Amino acid sequence: MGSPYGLELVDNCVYCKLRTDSFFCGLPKESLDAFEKLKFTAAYPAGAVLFVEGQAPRGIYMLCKGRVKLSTTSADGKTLILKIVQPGEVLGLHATVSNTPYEITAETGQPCQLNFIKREDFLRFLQSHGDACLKAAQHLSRDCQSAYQQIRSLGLSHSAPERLARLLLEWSHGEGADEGGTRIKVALTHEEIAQIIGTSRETVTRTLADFRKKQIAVLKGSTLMIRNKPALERLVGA
Amino acid sequence: MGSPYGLELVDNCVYCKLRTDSFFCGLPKESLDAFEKLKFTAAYPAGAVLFVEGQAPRGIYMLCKGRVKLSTTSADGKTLILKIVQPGEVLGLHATVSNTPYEITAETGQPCQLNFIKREDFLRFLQSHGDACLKAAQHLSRDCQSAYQQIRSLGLSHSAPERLARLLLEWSHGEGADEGGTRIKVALTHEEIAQIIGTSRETVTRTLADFRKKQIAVLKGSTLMIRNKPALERLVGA
DNA sequence: TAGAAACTGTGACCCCGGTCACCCGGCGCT
DNA sequence: AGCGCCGGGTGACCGGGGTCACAGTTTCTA
Repeated sequence: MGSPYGLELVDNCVYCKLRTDSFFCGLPKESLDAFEKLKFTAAYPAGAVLFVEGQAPRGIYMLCKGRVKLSTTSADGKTLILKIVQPGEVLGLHATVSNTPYEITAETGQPCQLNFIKREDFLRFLQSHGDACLKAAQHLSRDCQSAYQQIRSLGLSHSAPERLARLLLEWSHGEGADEGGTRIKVALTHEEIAQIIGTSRETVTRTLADFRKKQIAVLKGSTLMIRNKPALERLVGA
Repeated sequence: MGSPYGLELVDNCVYCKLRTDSFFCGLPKESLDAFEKLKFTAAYPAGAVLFVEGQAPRGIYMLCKGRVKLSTTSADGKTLILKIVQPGEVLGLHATVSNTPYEITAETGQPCQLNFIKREDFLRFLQSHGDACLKAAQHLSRDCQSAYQQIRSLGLSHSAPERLARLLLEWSHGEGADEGGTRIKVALTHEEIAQIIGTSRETVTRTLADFRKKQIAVLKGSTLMIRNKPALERLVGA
């Protein structure tokens, strides 16, 4: 196989180190072996589209390496980003489980490795492995939660600075701070940030400039530096 | 038991007519009998609060009769309604499955009958009944879908008339039309409609007045009359 | 390494809709 | 009857932020 798109492939789920903290975490070896037999591993370049909203579900994708962008687009071309998916998560689960069209679009943001499992295979797998089915339910409930989060953010925090502040805080979650603040890597353009919080690119630029002026946070290149977390928390009204 | 709060109680799930088209639809009798043993049936008056966001999950509620309002509230008192739940649906599933706090608040909108199942009992039930677990996953995936719907509506349709139009269309789904339009019962105040589409009460009033003037739709009392569906569809840009 | 393409930064304009203020009509109370 | 309360209807105001336009900068690509 080599290293397509500059990726080192992981080729066995049983020994994958993600196993400890992700979807199949804690599954008995037996279930994992069954899973292993069904999967198709593939590598994708940056910018590849895995599925598009409206398509009939083909199956699930499990992300091993890279980042995937989940988004939805309106008839007039506006795009909203729902989530940036991290390795260990599963894509297309709801559509596959309920056999309804994918309602979101998944696009790789960088070279990625994914395992694909066909719909029928996956459903059969869930039916015969109760423990995996429970995991799937848990995964779905986490998806629901993050969706509800976003609904709160879009529906209740009407001002753009507030929503941006909320996003920055979310990113800073679980990151260590040194003197001078929290340093975070974000590989997103202003445009994409705008699409996450439902505003325009210009507003993101302006608001970030404002945050910089007020010494709250500085985004330079792909490094975000949070200098005054309490100020952010005050902005979101918590 | 009699008829508390003016309700005729349904007391056996096996013979409940909801069975054909809701959560436990198609479950084998055996699973249903097991379910039957775990449930606690209770009746609630209008305005009762079943659970509040932030509480640790106690278990799931399955709605037999009545309507339940799911909402979330921000620190500064603004409320957003996520969903009006119909009989046959299950409440509190994600919190219970993933053992995280309820992230929404559930309040009865009218006298209701619900079956409650304790968290541990329910989880054990799912573990031993793979078919029910799959149903639960399907239910969760439907919740996700409706959440994504709402995200689209809040994040992509920036104008209030557009969001209102989308809501009316959603309500008219699957309702029969006679000459003169589709007639729908809605037991919501303008205030509540505003909280669903994330706008202010005044804007709802004004927009409805506008729809009336343009012969698009008329809301009088609790009866909504949709006169010009294509116009609504044009408004949402479909 | 030039040129293109994508991204960032900023000013000007202006419209949507949030907010406040007030009135009206219906309904339950005492 | 009189009163309070809730829901609906409407005018006036004004500020946030969407949109357009363009300049400057960084990053791909040939």
